Amino acid sequence: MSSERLLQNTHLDKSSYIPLYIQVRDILKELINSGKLQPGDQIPSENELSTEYNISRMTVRQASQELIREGYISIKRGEGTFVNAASHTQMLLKLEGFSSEMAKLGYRNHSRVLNIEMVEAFDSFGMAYTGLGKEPGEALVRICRVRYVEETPFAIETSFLPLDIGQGLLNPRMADDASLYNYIEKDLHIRLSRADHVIQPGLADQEIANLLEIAKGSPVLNLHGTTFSMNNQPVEYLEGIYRGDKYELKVVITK
Amino acid sequence: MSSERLLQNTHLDKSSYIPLYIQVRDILKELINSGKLQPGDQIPSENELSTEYNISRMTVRQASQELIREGYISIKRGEGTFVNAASHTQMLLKLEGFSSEMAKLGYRNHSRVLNIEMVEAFDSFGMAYTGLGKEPGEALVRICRVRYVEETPFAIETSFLPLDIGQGLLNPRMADDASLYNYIEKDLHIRLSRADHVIQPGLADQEIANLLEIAKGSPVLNLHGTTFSMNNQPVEYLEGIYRGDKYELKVVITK
DNA sequence: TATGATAACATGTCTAGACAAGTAGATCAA
DNA sequence: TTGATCTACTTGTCTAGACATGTTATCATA
Repeated sequence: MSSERLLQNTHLDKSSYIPLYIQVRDILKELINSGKLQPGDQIPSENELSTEYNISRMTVRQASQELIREGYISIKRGEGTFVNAASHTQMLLKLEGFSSEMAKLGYRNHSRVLNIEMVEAFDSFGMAYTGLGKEPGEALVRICRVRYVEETPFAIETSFLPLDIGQGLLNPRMADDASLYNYIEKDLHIRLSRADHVIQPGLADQEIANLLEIAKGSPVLNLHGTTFSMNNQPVEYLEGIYRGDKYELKVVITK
Repeated sequence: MSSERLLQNTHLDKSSYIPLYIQVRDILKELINSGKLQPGDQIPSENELSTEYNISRMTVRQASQELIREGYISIKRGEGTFVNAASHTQMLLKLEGFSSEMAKLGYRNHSRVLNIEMVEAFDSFGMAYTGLGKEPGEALVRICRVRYVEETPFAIETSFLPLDIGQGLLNPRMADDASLYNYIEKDLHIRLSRADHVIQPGLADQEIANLLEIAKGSPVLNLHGTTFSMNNQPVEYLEGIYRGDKYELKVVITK
């Protein structure tokens, strides 16, 4: 049982408000991210984990299902559960957000806020009003940012927020390197749950090309869609333009 | 309990080899696809379903989790489970495949096989060899198809198959409108499970532009990646080029 | 008329089992 | 040596509950 060594220094807090299956998921995720579990490695079996942590096997399975959805592991019935090969691919769409994602990969990244303002123009930003379920006449907060990795611009992101969520960012003005998702989750205590995004290929016009430091007419990915909170309230409408040469989109689909 | 009317004529076969949660999932999916459950409608609660079908609530929840993953429903804790708004968006990536997806939307679609042949050229198709886990020297079957919807070309798809899977398509030559996924699942009895795809924006060159009937330099989506069977064997390496003006990619992400 | 408690009902998490079925390795027989 | 069988171990499905917690509507109270 090499799992004993592997799992030492890990433990569950049964009195925590954090569900047990989330704790197990995060322990396994940490073992993978830290390299203690390498791609191809078999992770401890469901029985081993349920015995080790003194929890039900169904709870362990709940953790596994999460990790499958996130692409960390795959299961071979009758054989075991194995760590997937890490992907070099950037996931545009992780709800964890840009900063933590890039940091995990070891890249220094930062942002520049081009513009942050209150807007009240249904005609110009109809998609955002619709996406957030707001009526014409209501005010939104609009944030334009350029994302950099190691001094190279990667993306232009425009976020539209309902006034009650975004007004705290107007004064004082949101810092260049602040994380929007961190602000929403940590400061406002709104837990994010679901993002409903659409992606299309497109071409860079002159303004976009300048900001992203690419040639006019270069391929880009256009993304737009709404992010929802845990209780299904729309929290953000995002429009993103991503450099086609730097970004790719990885999707794992399970039937 | 309007659910009684809704669920009449539905039943589970407890002696079937098809798991109960799959049967429940498919009943609900059918109710949604047939329009008996409209977007925004509340579906019967977990307790109602478990009572109605005389199964455990956990089994009902397993069905719900599937439908959430597939984007059909969303759950509001304490409130209920609701049908999502249908998306007009084409999902590039559904494992069900192109034909059934388009048929569901009511479009007539067909394909044209440009080319189907055995290849043995690691140098030209290195990505495919790697994706399928094959060694140089092994033969693959390569299928080039153009996809049409209502006479408009939408996509060019090149599938690479291991010889044992693809050889049945060489002679007789695969029919223009045959479904590859149907062939693999129904004829070869290989159940597909997971697809690992990468998408990037690109530009159409002259050859692509001609086939897709668009201007050279128009934006396209390039996709490549491997599809795996239920027991994690690579089954297909797919390279697709999709018209940017017709296709968009919809992704629902759940944290 | 407001407000606050409460009840009914929804989903979220978790248990401690059960049996089924797929896989791999050991063992035994031809 | 080869092949079949057995066994131990894995994941898949399912049960019949339990208590926690979020939502809504109702109803009693100030």
